[in-house]
Amino acid sequence: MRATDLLTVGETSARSGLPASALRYYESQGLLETTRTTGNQRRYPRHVLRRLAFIRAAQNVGLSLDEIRATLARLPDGRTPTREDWALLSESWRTRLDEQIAALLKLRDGLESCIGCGCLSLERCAVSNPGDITAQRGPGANYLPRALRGSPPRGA
Amino acid sequence: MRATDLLTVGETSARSGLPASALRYYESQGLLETTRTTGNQRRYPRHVLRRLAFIRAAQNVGLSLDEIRATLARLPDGRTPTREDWALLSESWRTRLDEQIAALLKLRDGLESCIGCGCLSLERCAVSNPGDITAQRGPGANYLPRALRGSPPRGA
DNA sequence: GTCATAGTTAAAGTTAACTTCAAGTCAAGG
DNA sequence: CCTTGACTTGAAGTTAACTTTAACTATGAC
Repeated sequence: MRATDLLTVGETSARSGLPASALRYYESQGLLETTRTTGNQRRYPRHVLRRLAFIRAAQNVGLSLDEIRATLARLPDGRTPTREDWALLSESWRTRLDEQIAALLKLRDGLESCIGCGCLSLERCAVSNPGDITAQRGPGANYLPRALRGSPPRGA
Repeated sequence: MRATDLLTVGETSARSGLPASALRYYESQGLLETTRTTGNQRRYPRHVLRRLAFIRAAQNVGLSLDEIRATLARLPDGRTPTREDWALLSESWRTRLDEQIAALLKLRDGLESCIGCGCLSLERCAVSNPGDITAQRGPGANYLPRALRGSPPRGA
């Protein structure tokens, strides 16, 4: 491999830990750009690894690929986040994580107060019906990850 | 409606807040049992509401319907959980919630330490690669809800 | 030049938890 | 008896984030 500073799919996959199919998928979703060899094979610039790290971090915080694409697209030049971009973005992520944690704590505390009482009630029990989480539902944006929402993930 | 102590689908839906289609789906998945009228319409015993509350609570804690079915099936007679059952189950749920909370806290703290440093690295960054969450993956049981796992939800 | 290894594509499959649809049946008030 | 609203079924559709498959092509070491 002539060290041209460009990575093949296989190399990128190995270094990022992501399967090649995921890399191709990300590209198809507009999250990644690549150059091609004359033979139509992908070649990734080295900074794609940083971009992939960013994507993974965002996923861990609970963002969907759609949201991640939108976030990346808002950066000038479609560049991979710099230190300053990162500082800004991570601030909003912290908020998001705080909300998720708060929701789980509420759920756990509701559970504590239910233990032994067997109160499970559709209207009143904090565990079967955590009002403040459920209230997040609706047509608008929903920033809680699926697993933390008031209702289960629904197909449609 | 002759108050026969049995509820129609519509009534059960209204009282539980769940769409009738969800009730039928739960039944098809073995989570619910119903009796039928001579005309083949479903009639739910009143305690189905409690069972539905239980299902919803379990979902909020992060259990899949499969796990919930298994849990309910382990109760003698396939009965809806009593106060004692509930106390036992909620204890294991608490553990689960504690784990989820711990995972999120770890992620948030990793984020804190990253702010401003722009360190996003595939190998070292706690946010892009939270080792202890990722370590939970693998062939065995995985008790973290999807949104909190080291890798994104995968189709296959 | 040969050949194994690595890469390419489009299309279909996967999973959970439901929803939607089409086409037809039941219940009950008037 | 009739009509309307509620109910029935099975099959297909939905979403996200990928994976798998099939059939084919490029790369590069020897």
